[in-house]
Amino acid sequence: MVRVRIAPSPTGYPHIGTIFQALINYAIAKNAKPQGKFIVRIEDTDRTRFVEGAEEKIYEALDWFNLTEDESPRRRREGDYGPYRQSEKLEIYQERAQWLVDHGKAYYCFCTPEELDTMRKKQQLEGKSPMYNRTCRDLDPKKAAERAKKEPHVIRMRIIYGGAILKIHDDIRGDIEFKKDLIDDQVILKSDEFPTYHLAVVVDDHDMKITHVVRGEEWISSTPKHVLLYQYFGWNPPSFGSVKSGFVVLHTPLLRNPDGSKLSKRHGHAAVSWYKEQGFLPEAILNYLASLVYNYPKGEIFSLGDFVDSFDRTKIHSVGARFDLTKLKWMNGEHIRMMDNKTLKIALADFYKDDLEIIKFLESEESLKILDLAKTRMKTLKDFKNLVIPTKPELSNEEKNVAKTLLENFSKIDSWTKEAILSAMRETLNVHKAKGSVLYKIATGYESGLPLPDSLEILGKEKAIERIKKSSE
RNA sequence: GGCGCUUUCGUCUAGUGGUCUAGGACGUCACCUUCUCAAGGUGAAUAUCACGGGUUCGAAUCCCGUAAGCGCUACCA
Repeated sequence: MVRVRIAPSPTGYPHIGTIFQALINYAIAKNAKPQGKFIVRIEDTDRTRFVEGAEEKIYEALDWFNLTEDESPRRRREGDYGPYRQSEKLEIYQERAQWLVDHGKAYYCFCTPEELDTMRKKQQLEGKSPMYNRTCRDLDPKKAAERAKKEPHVIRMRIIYGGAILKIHDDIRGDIEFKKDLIDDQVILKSDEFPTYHLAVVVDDHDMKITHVVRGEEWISSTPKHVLLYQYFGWNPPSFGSVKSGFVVLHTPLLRNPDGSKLSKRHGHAAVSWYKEQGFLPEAILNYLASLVYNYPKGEIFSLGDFVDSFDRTKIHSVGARFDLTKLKWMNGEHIRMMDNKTLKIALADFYKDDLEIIKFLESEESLKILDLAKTRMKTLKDFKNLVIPTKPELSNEEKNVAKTLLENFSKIDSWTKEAILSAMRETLNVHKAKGSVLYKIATGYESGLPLPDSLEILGKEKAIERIKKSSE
């Protein structure tokens, strides 16, 4: 059975890149026959960057996008492969690291951060690749073990030569070759006895029976270390079911800023919460993210279900796409138009839950009819407010005269229908040789908006006249 | 600097040797519709397929170089 995972770190707010990874992994799991498992593992091994509450925020984000996981710290079941929080299985990592030391695949290192720092600076000055200079690699094992009992130390993996080239197979990039003598003796257990990513990812993927390693492109360079660790432990690496190829991974492209750099905080669009605040729909965001990584054959607009059904992991793009908010907005508008009014109403009520004016409006009977008019004019939920809540305009004397005429014509109407309202509007415009936008300014405070005949009919004659009187004072 | 990945309209892409004088989507512009603004419809402009060499009767597509962008180069993930 297919088992895939995302492994976010609780180091801050949920990142849109995490959702991007979740979407791809989710699609791989759910597209498989039989359906696979989508797992969330919490990588909280960096205590200096740990943020209280960040883990819950990750779940909230996944739920908002409807990318609900099958296994995770919060939904453990009997027979699962936990713990799913790395801080809860420290002893296991320590044992495994010790095993590597005992079998000569890893060693204690007593070099201090300062020593390492000066070493690296020197290497850079000499134009060499900064790599650990292996001072502690050949210490006497027994003596080193004694020292380790009382001195602060780390454990490093020993890169063992033999075959100069290490080859991995990336499912979308093909074979990638690395020269072994350029692989660093990586720290696998830190001095605080927490594992680094490299040890933890290999141990966990193995323990959790992960079948497909799918992760961001930034991990390509460290994949050889992971291959070696699998070999050292004598484990079969995840291989997409094809045993003969050895370690097979799939590195997805990175999301980019509009200038081409890795999507970052600086552009402000990295946080999931930002999209929510701006009134984007989760299904539209997923649609957009999916379109960056996969070419949906039947058009631009599709649902999560459509995507999952048609998804083909071998057709994942290899190019890191720039985030285009304009296109996302267009898609969001398309998704708003596809929603039925009741669903849209629920989404709006949630988005404006702290805005009493809008909530009151949504509770009114006429709001459903208004939604039909508003739908084609919204790109985001945020656009809704200005469409339905008028503001007081600053009218010129000329415009005040138009308002006066409009009022007179409106008050003459006996049967308040949109046809009657429209002809009163036309007459007013005729008298003053004015453009339609003036009437919108008078009635709503904005030069454009929902069709006046329709919205004023729904409003009712009394309220409509009252509103126009107010704005032309 | 070293290693790796990537490279088709402004952006996202289709394209796996002839059907490509390169198709679609967003954006832009024009027109239609029209009480405003949208939505919708129709149409237009925008790519010497990063560059330079090969291979071939024929290359966006295969090969080799170069360049640029990005990633990694931590006791962060």
